[in-house]
Amino acid sequence: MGRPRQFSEERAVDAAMRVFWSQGYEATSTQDLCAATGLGRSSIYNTFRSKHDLFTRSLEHYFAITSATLDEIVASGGSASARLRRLLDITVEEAAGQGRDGCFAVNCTVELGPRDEAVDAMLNRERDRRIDVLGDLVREGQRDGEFPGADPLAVANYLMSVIGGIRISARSGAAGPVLQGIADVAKAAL
Amino acid sequence: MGRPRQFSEERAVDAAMRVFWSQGYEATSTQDLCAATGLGRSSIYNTFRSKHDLFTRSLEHYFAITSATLDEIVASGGSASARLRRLLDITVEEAAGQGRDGCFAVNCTVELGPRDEAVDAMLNRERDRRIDVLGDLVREGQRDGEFPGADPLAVANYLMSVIGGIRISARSGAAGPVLQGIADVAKAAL
DNA sequence: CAAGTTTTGTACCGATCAATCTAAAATCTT
DNA sequence: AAGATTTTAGATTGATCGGTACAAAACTTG
Repeated sequence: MGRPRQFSEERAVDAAMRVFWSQGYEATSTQDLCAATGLGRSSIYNTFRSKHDLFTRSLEHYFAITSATLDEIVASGGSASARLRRLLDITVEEAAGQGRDGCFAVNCTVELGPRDEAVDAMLNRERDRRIDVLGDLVREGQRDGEFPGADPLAVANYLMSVIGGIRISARSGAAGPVLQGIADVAKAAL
Repeated sequence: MGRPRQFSEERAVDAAMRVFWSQGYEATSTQDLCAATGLGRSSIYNTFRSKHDLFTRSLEHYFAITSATLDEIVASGGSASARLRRLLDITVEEAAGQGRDGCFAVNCTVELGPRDEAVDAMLNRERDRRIDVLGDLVREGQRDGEFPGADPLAVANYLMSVIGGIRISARSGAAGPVLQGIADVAKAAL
């Protein structure tokens, strides 16, 4: 009896991520995970240690996907402030396209951050990483005369907050134009 | 056997609200609610129809408390933009004081908004009410020459987003000074 | 094609979930 | 103080939770 892995582990993690993302951790049962991945209980528990382990892998997977987007924007052309504005526009675009799922990281922060050490550590690490990247971009702009007198870290935290706020608005059902309006006002502070 | 209500219904709702606020809906068991309210199962189910009913009452209670704060700020003195800046400062102050609990409404939006119609309707109603109040304040400022050329609704949505973002940052563990920095940058857009 | 290895479906585990029931205890009314 | 009424505590319900055990099924390797 037996055969080498018949399913893609990454595909399973991706499917699990979408369920956790949309429903949250507690509200997602192992049954839901079986249905979403198309796998049986045994296969899941044979591949992943626990529901929690599958969850942290899902979150890692999410970070891997979304980090790429941020890095691309930061590495793209134009002035620093132009790139930050573009970051906001792309955030709006993505949020509008994902309907009411919002942001997986934000959802995790709200649901699990305060009571799950492992998840909290992952979220903090990723947030710090992004704050670093954004802060560096602000400093780069300041060398070109942009953001005069601003505290780079404060601007970075502001951007993370606005992005989080936009994604909450999306999860609360706001339509694309509303989100774009928020982003446009937010740009005035840059 | 029997006696008229020995406990304050409002006190029970208030205690329940704090547990739901801190732990979320799914992660809060009826045991937790008994412990927090100091009541027995029977008393809770005799007074409230269900866990869900107690939850919606908790959310109503939260709205009643927090609406007062917003109304006070809007009704206070100074220019419209000064009042909006004060709104941000008070948001920071409260968020910093409440540790990692964040905002109950934001937590509910993330956890239950997309999959609980009753909660979603309550959240939407309250948000629309606040958008109205903030939009009116912006229009009032525009009559005095403030916020030239701005869309009052967009500014109101921006403020709600920033406030939400600040509260998420608070739930993710950000300290008071960080939150204040966010608010200060956000003011530049007003 | 057959031996060997892994995956799979399914039944099952104790624990816990929200919610109910019942009867005793506590208060109010008279 | 006695009777009526309501609240209380505690046991219990069926359902579902995450996780495991086991044996049949499926695939790889020789």
